[in-house]
Amino acid sequence: MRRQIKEIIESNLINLKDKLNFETLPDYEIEIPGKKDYGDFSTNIAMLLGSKLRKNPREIAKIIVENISSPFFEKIEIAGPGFINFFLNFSHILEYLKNLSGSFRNFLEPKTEKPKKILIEYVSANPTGPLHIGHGRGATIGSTLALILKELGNEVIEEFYINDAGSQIRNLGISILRRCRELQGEKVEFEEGLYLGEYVIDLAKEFSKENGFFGETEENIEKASDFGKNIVLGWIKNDLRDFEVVFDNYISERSIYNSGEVDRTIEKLKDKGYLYEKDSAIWFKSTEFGDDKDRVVIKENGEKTYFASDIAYHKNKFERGFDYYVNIWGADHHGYVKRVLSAIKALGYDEKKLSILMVQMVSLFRAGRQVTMSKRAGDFITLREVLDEVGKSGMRFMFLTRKNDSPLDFDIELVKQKTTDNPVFYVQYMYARINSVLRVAKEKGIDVDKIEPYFNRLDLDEEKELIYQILSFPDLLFDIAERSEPHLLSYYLINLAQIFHSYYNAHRFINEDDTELTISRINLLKLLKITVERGLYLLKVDAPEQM
RNA sequence: GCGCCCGUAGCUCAGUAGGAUAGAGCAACAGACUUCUAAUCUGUGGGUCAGAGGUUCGAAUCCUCUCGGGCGCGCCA
Repeated sequence: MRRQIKEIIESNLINLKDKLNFETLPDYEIEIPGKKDYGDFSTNIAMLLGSKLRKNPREIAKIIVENISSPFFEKIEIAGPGFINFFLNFSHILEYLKNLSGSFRNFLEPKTEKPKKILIEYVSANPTGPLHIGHGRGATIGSTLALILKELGNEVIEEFYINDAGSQIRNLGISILRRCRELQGEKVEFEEGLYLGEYVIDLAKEFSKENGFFGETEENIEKASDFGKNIVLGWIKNDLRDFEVVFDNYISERSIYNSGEVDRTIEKLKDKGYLYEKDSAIWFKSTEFGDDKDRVVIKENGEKTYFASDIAYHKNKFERGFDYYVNIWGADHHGYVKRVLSAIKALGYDEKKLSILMVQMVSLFRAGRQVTMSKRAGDFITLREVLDEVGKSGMRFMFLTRKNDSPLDFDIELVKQKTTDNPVFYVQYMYARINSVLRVAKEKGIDVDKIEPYFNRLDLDEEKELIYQILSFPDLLFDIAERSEPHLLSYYLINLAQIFHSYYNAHRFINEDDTELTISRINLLKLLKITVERGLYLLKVDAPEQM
């Protein structure tokens, strides 16, 4: 809808370029005003042009308005300091809707004019333990964003980076060996850095079935590490799959080492003069690119740091030639952003092509009381446990009712609740109700699937609002893609549900003494149903026909 | 100490690429089921947008400072 209005304005504005004497249009907005008196849509273009051209905005608005003619608008007004307010011609909108209804699904699946190749990397959890609830949030945001970008016609690759090369994996191996010895009756200690979670005992039981000696030799540690990693990775993939998150690629840090890419990357940085030696370690001059301090890439003992392989990984990404890269990281990694961007710049790539989304912490609650978690002590609630208890839909929806950079309190009892407190039910209930009305209509002999697209009898405020919201759906998808804010979709659906439930309570869809009205409303419901379906599909949340 | 994020109604939060009188839900109170699902709806009350300056036609939104909270500041990953 907004795009249509923009098109109308701009196609009419071309003629005015010389008259108003401007080169390029400012970044103006089309918005839905909060107040009915200000029309159905409104734009600030005249005020922006005004300050740019140092002319009275109202004069400019006047010239613009005089030059716009379109059957979409009943009237166009100039208000306040220079707002242009558009009042839609509702009968023309109904006509528009009628023409649209045959291809309505296509309308809800708009395609971008310039498809891009996008790489989106998310979750990327260490394969040293099961996923926890915070990973679920990242997984939801990433998968929803990826799906929306894909549906807009972009070529999207979803990727999971496996940190399987460093000391954490080694510590997992050691932890398994210790637990094995413990299972044999030996008394063992666990120093800092080892994994204490109960799942390690399960891993140890499995491991000891196939192996007999648990001395911490390099060979055994590697064996146990590999064994543990593979099983844990299996858990992770399994959890993600049940969460409807499927990656195109799993890229292992170790494979980047083995291919020699880490060494080649370090060589390249060295050739460019961005490395130096200090305290017998090799440092990268990230301060030259805006970082607070320089960072080590090769340790005193000759091992490469995690950062070194991460640079190589990002080089690898850029070499694959995407137009745009998205990383979704937990907020505890924010200190890492600058150094990665520094490295990308140092390698000669355009760091603006990479955007890093920070996802804030999730605190788990049960009926208002916080559930304490400590990863070190192995005392944490896994994604699997919560998923089994509350289900995929509730979790995914809840994760998207906050913007990604605000912390989220996740209350298990709330997500299980079947009331308005729980937004997913509110939205799903709308869907169930729509289906219920359509069912009853069929029972009463209305051939819902085949009725002609007739909307003429719609004129209530609720109906107008629903129509404008439905017609705004494509705008919403572009907004989400542009701003990387998938939570806007949940808010859209909640808002839609509000309008719908209110409408539902105040009016009847099926009016046996007024066929035309009934058909008009059933037609609207059909479009609404498809819209809600589409929204829930993009969120990967179930759309139940009955509740 | 430095860096990032946050501070909006009693509570949980939207709104932040500057826009017109700041919005929802919950909680509180008062109402609506012989009618398409009351898992819903209607109404009432509730605000110094943490505070102070600044930028301008206009600031919750941008800038500076102060206060409060979270997270990070390894040759861990």
